[in-house]
Amino acid sequence: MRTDLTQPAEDRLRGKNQRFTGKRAALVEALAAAGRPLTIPQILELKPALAQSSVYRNLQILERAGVVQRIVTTDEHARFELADELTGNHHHHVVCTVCGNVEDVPAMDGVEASLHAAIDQIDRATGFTTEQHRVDLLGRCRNCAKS
Amino acid sequence: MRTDLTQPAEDRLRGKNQRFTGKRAALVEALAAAGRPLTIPQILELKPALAQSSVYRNLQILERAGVVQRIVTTDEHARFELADELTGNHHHHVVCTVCGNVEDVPAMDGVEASLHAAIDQIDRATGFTTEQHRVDLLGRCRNCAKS
DNA sequence: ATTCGTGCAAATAGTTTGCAGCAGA
DNA sequence: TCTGCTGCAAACTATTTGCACGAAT
Repeated sequence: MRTDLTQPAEDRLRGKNQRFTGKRAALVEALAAAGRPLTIPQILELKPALAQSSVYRNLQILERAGVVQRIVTTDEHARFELADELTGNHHHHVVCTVCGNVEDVPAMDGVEASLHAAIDQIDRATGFTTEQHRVDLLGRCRNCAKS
Repeated sequence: MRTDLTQPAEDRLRGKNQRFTGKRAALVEALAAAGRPLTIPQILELKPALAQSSVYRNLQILERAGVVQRIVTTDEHARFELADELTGNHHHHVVCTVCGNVEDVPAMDGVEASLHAAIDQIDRATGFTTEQHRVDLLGRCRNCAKS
């Protein structure tokens, strides 16, 4: 489970004529260690050596290189995680509407299968070309359980 | 199909001790007519009589009253649509990653069924309480088809 | 009369960007 | 050496808010 993502990340950056610097490696490392989407404040807390503006800039570059994925939930900050395509780990999200935290949940076969069937049908009917999907569960996490 | 949503919207506002003013009715009307999530600039274009700050404020109030739902996709503006619960029309979204447009697609039975099964399992395993889910298809709309 | 809604303009907050210096190839 | 990365501070932009006035109950 502990595959090293450094090399594929570096390859993708080089493919876009970008350097794989220490700061960028630190971002990949932080996201890999977290195992869930992080906001920029969370990243800065984990890696205080990083400058905020560079984090924004590097995450944008990493996103364009296909290394990370930006996700938006409902609260103020965007969140970032390693791209499914990089980790080979397709998953969905569980979003707490109270504290804002986001956790990964593995994609479940039944859902994926019926979703792909539905996508085929929708694409055929509408002329849309689906490239990606996202499934989010919204509710309350254990800590924020209904009062 | 053309049920009047004015009355239920008004009831919900009154339930929260809010008034159902002309401006608020105009918002509900615009969203009902659109049949898809709109950004605030889009709303202002449709209803030029509305002041931007009041639109922001009223959509917030309508959201808290359960009349509208705010959705965030990837691009800069949030989008608003009538709440599923109000229209009785559970649906998902198709999001064009090029032009940003969002369209509704009816929820499909197969997907809903397998999703509910998965949600039960996840909630039981994690202690999370799912209250709502969203499914988005990301890709290119007919107009923005791959170059 | 009193409470609440509205519009304007100013404030806020997340994110982006210009620029000068530093580092990797 | 040359191109691109970094940090700082300033700019930008979606959204929120204070305030004075007008409308609904």
